[in-house]
Amino acid sequence: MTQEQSRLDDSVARWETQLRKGVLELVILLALREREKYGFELISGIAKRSSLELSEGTIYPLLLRLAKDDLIKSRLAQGDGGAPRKYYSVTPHGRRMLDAMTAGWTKLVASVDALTAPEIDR
Amino acid sequence: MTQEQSRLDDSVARWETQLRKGVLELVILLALREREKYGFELISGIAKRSSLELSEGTIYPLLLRLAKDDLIKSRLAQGDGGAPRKYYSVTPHGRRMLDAMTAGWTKLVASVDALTAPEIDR
DNA sequence: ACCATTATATTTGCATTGCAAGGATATTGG
DNA sequence: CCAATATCCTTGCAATGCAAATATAATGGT
Repeated sequence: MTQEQSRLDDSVARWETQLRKGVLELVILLALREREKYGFELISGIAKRSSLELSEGTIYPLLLRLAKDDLIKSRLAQGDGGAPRKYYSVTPHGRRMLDAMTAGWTKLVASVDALTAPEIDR
Repeated sequence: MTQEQSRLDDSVARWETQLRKGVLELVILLALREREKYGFELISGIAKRSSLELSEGTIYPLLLRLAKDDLIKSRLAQGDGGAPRKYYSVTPHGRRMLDAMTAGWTKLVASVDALTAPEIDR
C-alpha cells in the first residue's frame, strides 16, 4: 500500500462522512418504522441489515435531535442487567416526514443515476 | 396549504440541503467526466439532466475546493460576450476519486435499500 | 461617452451535521 | 467494594451547502 494510496483512502473516508449527512436520519426512521428499538439495538440492527456502522457518538445526538423535532418519542424500560434502556418509536409526524424523506431520497438517487449515464450529444 | 404543512415543507427543505452534502462533489465529477465545462454550463447541464438545481453560491466554492484538492483543473477562455469562462476538467487523480466515490455511493444506496425492505423476524 | 444589461466568477458568513473522545449511570458477579 | 458489562449522554471540532453580496468583462442602446 503506497503512501499515495493511503492519502486517497483518507480522502474517501472524509468524503463518506459527508455523504452520510442527512441519510442517517432517514436510516433511523426506517429502522424504527416497524417497531420500537433502543440505541444499542439500532446500532447492531443497522450494522446487520446494511453496511452502515454507526457509533454511539453519532447515534445519540441524532436520536435526541429527532425526539426534539417530534419525529420519534422514547420511553424508559429496564433491561436485563446494565443501564435502563430507552426505547424509541416513530411519531405520526415522524411518519409523514419519513414519507417525504423517502421521496426526496428516491429523487436524489434518480438524479445521480441520470448523471452516471452517458451524456447525449448536443 | 395549512401552516402545519408548510412547517413540514420547511423541515424537508432543510433536510434535503443536508442530504446533498457530499453528493454534489460526485455529481460535479460525473458531469465533467466526458468533457470540460464551465461553471454556468455545469449548472444548466445538471439541471437539464437531473432534478438537481445548484446555485452559484453552491457550485463555485465547490469547484475551488475540488481544484485545490487536485481533482479537477481549470483553464481560462474567452466566451461570446460576458466575462471570460473558466473551463474545468477532471484530473487523473480526480478519476481515481470518482471511481472510489461511485463505489461508496453504490454501497450507500444498497444500504438504504436494505433498510427499506421489510425486516425479517428474529 | 455613458449606462443598463447580460454572462460569468468570487467571497463571506451562517446553520447544520457526523463523529471521536471522554464520561455518566445502572446492574451483576466475584 | 471493585470490576465488568450494558447502556446512554455531552462537548467540541471539521466539513459542507447556500443565501447574499460583490467583482469583472463585453455588448448594445441612447
